[in-house]
Amino acid sequence: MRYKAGLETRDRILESTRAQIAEHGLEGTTIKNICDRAGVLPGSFYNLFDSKEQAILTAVRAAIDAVDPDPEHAGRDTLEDLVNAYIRFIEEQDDLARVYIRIAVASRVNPELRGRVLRHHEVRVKRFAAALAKARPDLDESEINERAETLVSALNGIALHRSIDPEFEVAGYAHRLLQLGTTS
Amino acid sequence: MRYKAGLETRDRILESTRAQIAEHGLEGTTIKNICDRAGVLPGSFYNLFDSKEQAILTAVRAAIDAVDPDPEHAGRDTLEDLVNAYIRFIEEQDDLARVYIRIAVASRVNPELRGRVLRHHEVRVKRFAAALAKARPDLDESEINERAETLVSALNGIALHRSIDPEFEVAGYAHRLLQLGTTS
DNA sequence: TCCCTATTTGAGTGCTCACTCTAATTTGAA
DNA sequence: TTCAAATTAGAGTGAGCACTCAAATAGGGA
Repeated sequence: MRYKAGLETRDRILESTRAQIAEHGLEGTTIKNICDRAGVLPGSFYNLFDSKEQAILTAVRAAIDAVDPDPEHAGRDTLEDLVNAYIRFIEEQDDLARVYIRIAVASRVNPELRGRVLRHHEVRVKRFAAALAKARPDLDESEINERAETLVSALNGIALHRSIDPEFEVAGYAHRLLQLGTTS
Repeated sequence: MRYKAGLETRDRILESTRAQIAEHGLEGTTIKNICDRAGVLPGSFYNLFDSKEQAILTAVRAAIDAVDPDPEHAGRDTLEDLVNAYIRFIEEQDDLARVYIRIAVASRVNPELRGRVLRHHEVRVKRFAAALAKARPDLDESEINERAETLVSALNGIALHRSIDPEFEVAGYAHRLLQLGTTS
């Protein structure tokens, strides 16, 4: 993969992989579907990827990374910033958001994936907890953590429903969940 | 299917189908896996079911029905009753709860399934809204509906996370979400 | 007990799966 | 312009898929 053509083909394959996972899940994604959508033959696919698994894991990593577009900002954003960033992810990166949900659901039976998902969740809850602690310094640590954990999981429920119903008004419902942090 | 043996085999196949969907998703479930776990050969499977799809849809229906164990009670239970019933479902009917989440995720690309899921969701939100309206007669209808919608989706987020992490303390987090209805 | 039918057996069918291989083509540095 | 390496083409491999079927077995009403 040193020529422009190879890089472009790689991009098309990854875009296609994302779409297939979003539509058919990790278990229902096939090389043939990936290749057909990418306009590529199996030989090209295996010239660029070692296996189907490798392509899927690459797409998986991209989806998890996309949830938090700016990890450097940790500690500097408000709870509302974090919620708004997630709303934007869900609404504007449709396929990646669906991949994100598919990963969560499928992770249970794949130890490596499961570890990655649980680690990601933990980091995310910490990030939310830090923002909440700034807004509500009166609350004790365990209260902060429980609220953050509830909020993160609940937001994922919003994302799950939106992945079924594109009319679902993500922003409104997500902002309602903010109460969970801000009210006493 | 008129003899006892046939009924027992059918039950074993459905239990196995549930387990396979919970573990591998609708797309990753195979006849071989179903049959192996049920201790049955393909011929027996096809003596009792027309197709893999039929067995899966039967398990799907059971999972959706199990979420609301007592639909006759509509209008007579409090919001807390409803939340507690869902907590019980998630904690005590592990496989069915995972099937329930798998259905939601997979429904997007299957029109029949999608219709069923969206209808189910609508009924469920109505049920929660009715309970909330009783507890908070001061709120107007659209406020009630939005709170119910948020609560139902958020609870599904709790179920989703619990399907990955069996240690997740469903009851505590679910009760926190009750605030969404009860606080002003 | 008989005998029709439900049930089970297990090999077999055609198809699709992930993946491989060789040969043809394209690329771009020298 | 040359040429080694990158890329693509596309047929092929063995395994596993959903599903079938004819024959063997087991069940229970008469």
